[in-house]
Amino acid sequence: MKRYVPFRKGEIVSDAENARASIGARRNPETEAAVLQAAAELIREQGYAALTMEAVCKRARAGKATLYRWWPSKAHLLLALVSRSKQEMELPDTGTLRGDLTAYLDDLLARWRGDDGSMPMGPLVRVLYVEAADNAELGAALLEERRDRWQLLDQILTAARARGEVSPRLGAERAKQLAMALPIYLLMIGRLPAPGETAALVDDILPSFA
Amino acid sequence: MKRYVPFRKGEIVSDAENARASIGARRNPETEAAVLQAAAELIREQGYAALTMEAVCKRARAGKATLYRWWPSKAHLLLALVSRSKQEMELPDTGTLRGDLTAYLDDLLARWRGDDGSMPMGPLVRVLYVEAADNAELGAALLEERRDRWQLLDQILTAARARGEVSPRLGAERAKQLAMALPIYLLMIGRLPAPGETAALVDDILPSFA
Amino acid sequence: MKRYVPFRKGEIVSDAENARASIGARRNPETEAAVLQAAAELIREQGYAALTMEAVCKRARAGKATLYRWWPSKAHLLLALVSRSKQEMELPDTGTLRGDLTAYLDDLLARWRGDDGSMPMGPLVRVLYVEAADNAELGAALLEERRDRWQLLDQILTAARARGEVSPRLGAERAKQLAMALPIYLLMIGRLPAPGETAALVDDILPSFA
Amino acid sequence: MKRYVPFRKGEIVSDAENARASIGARRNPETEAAVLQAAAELIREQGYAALTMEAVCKRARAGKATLYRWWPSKAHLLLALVSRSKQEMELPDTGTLRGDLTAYLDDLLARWRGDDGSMPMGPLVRVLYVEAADNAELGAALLEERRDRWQLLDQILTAARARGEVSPRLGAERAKQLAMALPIYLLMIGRLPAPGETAALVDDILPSFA
DNA sequence: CATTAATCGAGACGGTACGTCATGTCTTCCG
DNA sequence: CGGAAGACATGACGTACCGTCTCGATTAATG
Repeated sequence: MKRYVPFRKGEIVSDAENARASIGARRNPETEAAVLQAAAELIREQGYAALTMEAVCKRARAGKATLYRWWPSKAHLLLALVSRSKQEMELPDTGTLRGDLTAYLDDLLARWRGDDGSMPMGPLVRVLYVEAADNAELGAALLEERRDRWQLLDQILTAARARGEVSPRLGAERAKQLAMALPIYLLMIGRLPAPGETAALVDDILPSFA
Repeated sequence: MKRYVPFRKGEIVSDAENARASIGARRNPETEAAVLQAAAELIREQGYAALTMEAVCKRARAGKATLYRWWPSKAHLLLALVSRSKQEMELPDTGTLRGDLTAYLDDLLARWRGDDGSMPMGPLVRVLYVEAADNAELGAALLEERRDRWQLLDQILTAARARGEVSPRLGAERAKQLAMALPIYLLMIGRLPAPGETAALVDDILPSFA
Repeated sequence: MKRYVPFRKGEIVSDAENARASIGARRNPETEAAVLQAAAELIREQGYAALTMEAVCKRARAGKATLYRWWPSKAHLLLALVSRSKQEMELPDTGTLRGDLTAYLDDLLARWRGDDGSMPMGPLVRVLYVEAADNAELGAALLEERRDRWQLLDQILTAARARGEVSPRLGAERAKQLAMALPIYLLMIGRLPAPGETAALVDDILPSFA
Repeated sequence: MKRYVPFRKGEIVSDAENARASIGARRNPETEAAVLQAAAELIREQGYAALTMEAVCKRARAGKATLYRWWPSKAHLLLALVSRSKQEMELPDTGTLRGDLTAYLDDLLARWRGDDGSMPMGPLVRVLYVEAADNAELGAALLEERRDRWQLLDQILTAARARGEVSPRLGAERAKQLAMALPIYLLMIGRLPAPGETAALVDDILPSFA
């Protein structure tokens, strides 16, 4: 029986020895991990532009169908990456807005920079903000994903307001925006503060709450 | 067989009646205008996703080579669009930081929103920020483009500093960042203030300079 | 900005009702047939100059990637066309070189002229000869393709040599060249003999074997 | 006054020091020479596929308008190249067809091979034969160009016929074809005989005249 | 001598084909 | 059935050439 092959021979046809197989009629967690791993590595090593669904498939040794089954668009894949990195952070309670905000931003910036050796989330977040602008579905998902973190920020600000550290003039929304605007802006222009500079950053933000 | 093109003689299709021709060995400003016009219309009518180089060529009745000669990438085309919208703005001099900043941001936000009926620059600016992150050349061009506007902001802040309205604690760079962070952040999350809300915005920003 | 493609969700145009889909991870013979069909029609209807890869794609409703996967250049496509026309021809055995050569060339010339209503192969062969001169890969493919037919000619000449109809002075290669030179030359100058003239042609070639 | 330059800077804008200028209202022979020289070099160095009008312009430091003014198509350029090489050859008169044909083909093959250090005409001739098939104008010009040489061949064959060396069965046209077919064929398949092998070649051709 | 006219290099112009690449859908075969 | 593999149609990308055009300069012939 004739086996058709593309004109350019000599390429890899199948090194199927060590491919992951199905584990039956349910999702294979190994595959999920491999895909997210591959996506993370691609972004880190070659930038966001290199994050193509095809490259992810190849690197993760996954099929395209598998990818699209679980992450119907690149946006969902990005979101999954960010979600994966979300680990618990307990509510800081230093007694001052300055201390709480410093703790909060210190943690956030560390994740953006990838301080603990894990993948830096900064580039992803930057991309998500822009993608979300054109993509309502992604926007909603992004909002949902941020809910916990934002709740934390809300609690910090509410406590500070109770202590009189936040001007009554400021609405809850605007207060949150004031807290996030400068970090996000610095992320956007690629000028994230170094690990030790968070306190100085907070000192520059704090007056706007007064 | 790459370059084998049989001789075609006299079968020129060229419905050249109404095409723009060259004006010699130098740039034809009409072509430039037509291209930018086409790009602006495409974005406005069908969104940024419709801004393909090919669509621009077609709409502007321009050749691909022409496009790529003057704008080597889509990002540069965007940048040109933004640049074009930047017409002169004179230095505001209201005597207070509040007044100057309000005038400055009022103008900027109006362009981002497209208040005068022209194309809203906001979405373009948002995309440019993300592109610049991965593209050093574009980053340089973007920086260059912003120079004029930033110089204005610098002058506003310097004057304010002379009047004692800017804390000596703040460096020039950080002061600029504090002025721009919230507007940019609001642009990023799609919450640009309405035309009348600029003053309130400035009031929320101002305390951080004190 | 090369690879920045905004997410497009649900705006697939894809009038996929009547498009050929993949039949799995292997070549779809329908696609191959459609492409060769389209190429043949283009050449016949509009001439060789109209045979652009793009036109073939369009007409065959095939993707560019598909085309280039299987036929890495226009020349290879031509070659496939010629190959396809080469159906089996049994070894003529009339007992004389004259008869065998007449049968052989009659068949060959009929295909070059397209006598059976199919596409004339002559113009394609002519182009292939020239392309092969500049393109080693194509040259090899062309040689490979001709092997069957040449084997036939070899057998004819060997048999004739055994009967003493071919001078021992002539090498095998030169004998083949003498048989093919005049037909090819006539093809090149566009003076292919009419269907009934093959015998006369052979009569003019034959003496050189004596 | 603003000077527009393409976005990619740093390229050669004008090294106009040593450019050829017009010599008034008539053709500049230096330009013609430079163009033909450039074309010849391109074919020799990079093959026929590299013979683009643009490459010729660049290499010859000539303007496109100049090129198209004097050689309205690539075919005309090719033809001019061949014509340029046409030098006088006197009618050989060795008293035998064998001697005359050997002299004739020896000269022809030497030019095809470029034995005297000049540009090999073989590749050009090969291309011209194929181009002429699709291009009547070029075909006519090619015929005209070859007239002298063919006249020579005609004379050789007529003299041989008078001596009884050409079978009356052969028409004048067919006789010429028999003389040229094998050399042309060998040219087409890139198997031109070496300088000393012309006599052997003629010996293989001669019997067909008997 | 001044004007005219044709020539020159240069290269921008509108087009079109090229060959590459990513998308998201599909089908097969294996476990 | 899930998963790897990869072919499929689509279409944008950026490059290269085509043949036409306009420029500004140069220079011979003309007035």
